[in-house]
Amino acid sequence: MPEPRFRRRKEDRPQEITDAAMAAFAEKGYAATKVEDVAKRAGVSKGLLYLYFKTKEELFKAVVRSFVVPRIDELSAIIDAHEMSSEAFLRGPFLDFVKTLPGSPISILVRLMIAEGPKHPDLLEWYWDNVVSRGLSALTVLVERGVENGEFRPTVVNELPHLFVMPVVFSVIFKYLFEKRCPDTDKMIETQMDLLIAHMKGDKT
Amino acid sequence: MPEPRFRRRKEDRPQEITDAAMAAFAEKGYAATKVEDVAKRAGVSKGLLYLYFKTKEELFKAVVRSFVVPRIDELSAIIDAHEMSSEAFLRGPFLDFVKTLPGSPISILVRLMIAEGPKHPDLLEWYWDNVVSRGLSALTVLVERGVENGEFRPTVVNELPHLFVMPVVFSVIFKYLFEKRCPDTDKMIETQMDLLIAHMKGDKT
DNA sequence: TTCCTTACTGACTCGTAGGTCAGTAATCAT
DNA sequence: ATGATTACTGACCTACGAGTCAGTAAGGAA
Repeated sequence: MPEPRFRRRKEDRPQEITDAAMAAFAEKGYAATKVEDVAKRAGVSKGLLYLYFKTKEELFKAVVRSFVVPRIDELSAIIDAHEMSSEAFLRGPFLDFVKTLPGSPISILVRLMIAEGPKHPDLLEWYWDNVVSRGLSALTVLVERGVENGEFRPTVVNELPHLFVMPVVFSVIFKYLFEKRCPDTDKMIETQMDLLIAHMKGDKT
Repeated sequence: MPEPRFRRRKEDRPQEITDAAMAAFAEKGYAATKVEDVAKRAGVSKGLLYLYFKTKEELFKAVVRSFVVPRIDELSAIIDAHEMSSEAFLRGPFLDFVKTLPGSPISILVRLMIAEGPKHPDLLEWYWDNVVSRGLSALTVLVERGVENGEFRPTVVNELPHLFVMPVVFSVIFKYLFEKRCPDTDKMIETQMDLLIAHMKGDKT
């Protein structure tokens, strides 16, 4: 009795395909990646891929969602669990989380979003609502709580939580383009945090 | 005697074509732009375009170079001309120059470099040598001169001039992706400059 | 064992876009 | 004028990759 030529595994296929697609997109970018190659990587025929994902674009969107959601959940959990002062939280768990990003698959996603985002407005919309907006709000709350505590002064940073994320985005891009000449991203992220906290506390640094 | 169907204008064609290509790339991105459309925009046949640029990739590289070089020259001129303290220069001409970037065609180029850069390593090399490296060096010199003057303390910023450019790159990306929800980029750039100078001077802010 | 459902295959179509080239006409030299 | 040069045209070629579908075989039910 011969090995069957394939197994039917309806449950696992989508995940396997999005994983393969992620790897392919990471290497070549969206446009240069052939659907057939994704299928090959996933150990599946092109036809099957099209059974689970109507178009290449749908596949791309699914990839983004499937990689972002877990990280969001992770961050939410950290935020919900903490009972610290704002400064301690920013310098501790938040900094730790953020420092992992430039080396993680998330950085690939950021690149893909920059390269392909504007061609998929509904995806951008989703990304804004579920990632960016929520992240910025969380930061704002954190800073405001710090002000109420008397830890921080009210400053322009209250309206510009972007300043906390800036170095992450910058690092991702820089590392991607100039891998070899990239400065120590951890140091950059930490320094920026020092600057911001010193500013909010009105300290000399 | 009828109008001639075309004029021979060998000198002007390359510039006209790169301008057209820039506009097209800005709208659709590199991959989605058809060479024929670029030719149409430039008022020229596809065949002629291929006479001046061997491949689509060569065209892309030419576009990048033709748009970056003038801005480099501009910045060099500003730097050479000044006779100010480091702080005055950073807060004055440098800040002014940098604030123009997020709204200029340069921002399109940054996006293109991120999206397409790694597929053209020699272009990236050129970009590093002629833009990034030179810019960072200029900033380092400026900061070091400030330290020698006694304007600034020596700090970690000496080795991380990147912190000055961070908000520009971030603004460009953010504005591109989330146009509508983008915060005031000028304010972000100015705030970052305030943070850095306060830090280097050891002031309270 | 037999039959039915459906997860899966792979050869096919077809539009598209990068690149070519034989020919045409603008310009210049004589 | 006349011919030589070459900037320029546009129809053509070809590769390639997204998406389709008729058929195949795995796995469960009876």
